[in-house]
Parts: sequence; structure tokens; C-alpha cells
Amino acid sequence: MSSFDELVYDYVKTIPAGKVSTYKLVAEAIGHPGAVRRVGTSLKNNPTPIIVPCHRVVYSNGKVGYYFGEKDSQDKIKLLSEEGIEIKNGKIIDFNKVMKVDKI
DNA sequence: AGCGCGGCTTTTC
DNA sequence: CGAAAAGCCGCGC
Repeated sequence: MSSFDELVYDYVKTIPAGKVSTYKLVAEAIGHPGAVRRVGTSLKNNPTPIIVPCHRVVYSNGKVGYYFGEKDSQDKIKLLSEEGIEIKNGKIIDFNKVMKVDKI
């Protein structure tokens, strides 16, 4: 219980619609500040893509990053834009909405 | 017990 | 501003 992946899913599940977080923040929030790479891997292993809004997790530099093994996935971009996050050239514009997620 | 891998991050040119 | 390289962490085999 409470394995790395579990922590990641648990945290990402708390990300509200219209908001977005970064892999790094997630890693820090779950208590593994340096395992940011691992976070991505966990999200890839995401057993419940619907429950775990892995599309609300993006790069720290504003890039949307990957989604289902696809970089700059239009699905991810579309989903985010539908939720209120504007993306341009695969980069997030509303960085104000980013990193505004409360810690778990 | 050891090695490689991955939806990242940050710095520098 | 855009691209490239190196560093890091936990998990699986």
C-alpha cells in the first residue's frame, strides 16, 4: 500500500478540473521530490486513466508533455482547453492556473 | 544484488 | 527563443 504509484495516482486524482500541476510538483507533494521521472512512469502505468486525470499534469517549462505515449497529444490539449487551460504550440499559456493545486 | 528505463528538470550554448 | 546534454529516483527483471 502507498507505493510510489499509489501516491501519484492519489494526488493526481485530487487535481480539480480547470487546474493543472507539474510532474515535479506531484513528486514533491507525495514526498519524492527527486523522483520526478518516476512520476511520469507511474502515470504511464496509470491503471485508471479516467479516474486519474493524468492529462492535468504537464512539464514545468509549460510544455504539455506526453499523453498515452504521444507527445503534444491533441487529445490532451483538447481536454485541457475544454477545462479552461489554453495551450499554444504545445505550451500552456495560463501558467497562473498551473501549480495552484493544494497539497494532499 | 545489479543494471536499465522512463510521459522529467535545469543549465548552457 | 530553441535545442541538446547530463543528472536523478524508484521499480521491474
